[in-house]
Amino acid sequence: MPKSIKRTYSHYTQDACSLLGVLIRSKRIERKQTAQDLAERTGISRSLLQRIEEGNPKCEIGVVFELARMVGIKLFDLDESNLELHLEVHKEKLTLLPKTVHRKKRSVRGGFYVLP
Amino acid sequence: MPKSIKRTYSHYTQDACSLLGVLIRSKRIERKQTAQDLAERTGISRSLLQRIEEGNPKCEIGVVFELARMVGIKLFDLDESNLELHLEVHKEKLTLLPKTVHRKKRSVRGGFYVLP
DNA sequence: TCACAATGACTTATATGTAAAACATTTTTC
DNA sequence: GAAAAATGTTTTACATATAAGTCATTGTGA
Repeated sequence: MPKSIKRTYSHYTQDACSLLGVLIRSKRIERKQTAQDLAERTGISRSLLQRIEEGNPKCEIGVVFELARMVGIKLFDLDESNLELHLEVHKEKLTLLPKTVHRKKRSVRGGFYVLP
Repeated sequence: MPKSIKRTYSHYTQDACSLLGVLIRSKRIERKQTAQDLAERTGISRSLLQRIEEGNPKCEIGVVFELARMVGIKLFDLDESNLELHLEVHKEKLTLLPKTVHRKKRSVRGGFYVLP
């Protein structure tokens, strides 16, 4: 049961969301495509597209990425096949890392271990 | 009132979400950081972190970006100040584009205008 | 091997993101 | 200028993402 959360976002995150939104809007306009039209083709409502173009961070990442793809924005600067390749490489890399991580003892202060 | 939506995501979007998830997990493990710990520091639940590391597209983009930042992943390959600069440039560019887009008449077939 | 911590895999209640609609405002085209 | 269309804005009901918890399983360090 979620307690009422007032999320705060770093400047970095806000800028990243805004950038994606602005890019989507620019691309859409360059393609002379209506908000209504892009929303329909993507399978979302016009109001959601609007929030995303405004850079609202409280939207599904999947929908945002789908929009980016619809207007021709390359995520991670990679096209489809290279993105898939990149993913496989990093999945491989992950298998070489330890499965779990154990908290190391923190620094000793005043002769006592200070728990995290 | 949202009708019950069964969203589908393109391969491209799914891969992009998975890649972000795998990158976050790799970075977290490399930093020898516990899922519990990263979640707490980011202000989210462990279960949400789990979904994100699995590449679930139905998560807030803001939270995903915040996690990326926490473990040191550069979004758009840009650090904080450059990201802000990039944003300003594209905002400027947007002001030079037309504010609204009007659907152009589609091709004429059979002597009649075919509405989109 | 053993003990324990970390993670995976659920469930549940609630906060909230979303679709839809209506209306106001702005922008473009003629 | 006028008309029409696109976008901005707000509201409402509902589908669902999330926090929190529990339990099972796995991995790690001693």
